[in-house]
Amino acid sequence: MEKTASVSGAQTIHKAISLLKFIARFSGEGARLIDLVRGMEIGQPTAHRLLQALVAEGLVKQDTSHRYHLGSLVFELSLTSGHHFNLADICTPVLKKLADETGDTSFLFLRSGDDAICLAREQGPYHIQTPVVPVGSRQPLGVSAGGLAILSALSEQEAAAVLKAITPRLVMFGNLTTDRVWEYYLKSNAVGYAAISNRAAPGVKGVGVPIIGEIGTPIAAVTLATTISRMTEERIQEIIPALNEAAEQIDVLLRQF
Amino acid sequence: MEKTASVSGAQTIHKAISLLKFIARFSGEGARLIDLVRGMEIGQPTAHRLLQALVAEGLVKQDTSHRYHLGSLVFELSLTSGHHFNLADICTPVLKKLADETGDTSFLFLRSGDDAICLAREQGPYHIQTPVVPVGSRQPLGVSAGGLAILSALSEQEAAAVLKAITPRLVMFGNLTTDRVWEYYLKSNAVGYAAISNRAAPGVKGVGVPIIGEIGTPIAAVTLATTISRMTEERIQEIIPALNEAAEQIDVLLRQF
DNA sequence: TATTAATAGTCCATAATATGGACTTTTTTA
DNA sequence: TAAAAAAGTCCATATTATGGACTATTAATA
Repeated sequence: MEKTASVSGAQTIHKAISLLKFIARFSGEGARLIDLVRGMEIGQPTAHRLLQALVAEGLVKQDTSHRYHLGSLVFELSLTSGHHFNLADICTPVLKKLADETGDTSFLFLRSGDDAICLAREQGPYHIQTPVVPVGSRQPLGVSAGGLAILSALSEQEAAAVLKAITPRLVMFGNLTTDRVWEYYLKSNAVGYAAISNRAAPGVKGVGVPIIGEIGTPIAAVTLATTISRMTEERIQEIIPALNEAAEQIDVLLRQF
Repeated sequence: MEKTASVSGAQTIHKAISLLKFIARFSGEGARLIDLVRGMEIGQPTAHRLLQALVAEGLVKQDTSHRYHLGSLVFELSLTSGHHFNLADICTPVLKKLADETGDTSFLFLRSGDDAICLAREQGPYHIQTPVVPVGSRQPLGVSAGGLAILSALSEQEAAAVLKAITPRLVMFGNLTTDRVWEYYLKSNAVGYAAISNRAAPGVKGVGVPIIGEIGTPIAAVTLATTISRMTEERIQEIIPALNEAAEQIDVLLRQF
């Protein structure tokens, strides 16, 4: 995970950005100084000084209980880049291929904190299509197959923090409960993919796999949806390789961009 | 603009992040090494070395013509932070107040590269409401009052680059032309706010002002919309102070988060 | 396409900066 | 309230970044 890259003559930058990436893994609770010092190869005074510098620049924010979070500058920088939009364009061929090969409707979900956003969608040639999630819509992680795939790629600690945060909104999705989502989380991790019946559209079932970014945290998910009767256990086993291949391709596209 | 902050003992980080912020201002074309060296107080070998370090980390990307752009790590980090979502929540009271005070429908737009996304919307007490842009929808910069406000806050060079990029999509918005949008751009800069009739909803007119972030580039816009007959020149002059106040409040909220 | 100008990339002795041991202060836990 | 843990600070020293001067590459011009 830790790249030994580090261009000669800029070790400080390597350390500072490693801190940034490590903080990103504590989404929600935030990271304490000691968490960072223990998790990385860095001295405590050095970490403290670099963090203060990052805070002064706005890349990192420190809350009242001394915990470190990503700062608003990260958000602001990402807005000028337009990556969000381009990602949908770039991934469309992959989604189209996936839909064509399986016959069903394919989706790309993007993580946004405790939520998953449907970024793109493509319909396949099968005579029943289930475009159940509109492009641009947002649901808590764990609700749809895409959100569940992303949630399942988080550590138990992180997933628990997400679940806690989204609990008040879960009731709006077919009376989902925290316990139920936790069951799905465990099952997804056991079988290696996320499968779930759509709460808003009865009779529809989705299957998804996460896309893991450079930091090591899940950043997106690819899913396929069709009717429950069509999405049998047997068929899931057939389409999982196609899903994994699509996820791999999108991962490559992401790194290039 | 250039903060002299710089925590003692981390000047390198200050320089590296200043580079990052400066690169963000060249969205589209990308920045050449010499652009950065001339625009900042930094030596050329130093800039080169720091940039290579940032590229190695993924925060910056260098294209085939040696130009520097923000890298995919910026995008990836922003996904784990969930700032996008929280922003809408945080700004709702400001939008509600604006709608209540003016009677009309208020909107918050967020920049996303060459596009503006409607992030939040609030209706006022007046008996005619014009909720013409749905939350979550996206249009090229320059099409709606929000997009035009953001576009108008860009330099002529940047705005021209954006216009070039969105040209193919403009026809979908009431046969808008590049020339027409450029006229609007110039007029908005002359009068200090963006006013435009909605192309998709005839009879509706919007007025907006941009929100400038820490980097110095526009990151969002607040707008008000109502019927053309109600949105007279005289009335625009009355509501501009309210819009500016709302923009200022949102700016403060953004910096806190 | 040859020539020139401009930009990008590299090297290394020196100057400047980051480092970490040891410390104090603050916060959390028992 | 006491004890433990974490956060924050200081400074002499070792490590790292710096910028002048260079070469290599790319773009502009004739």
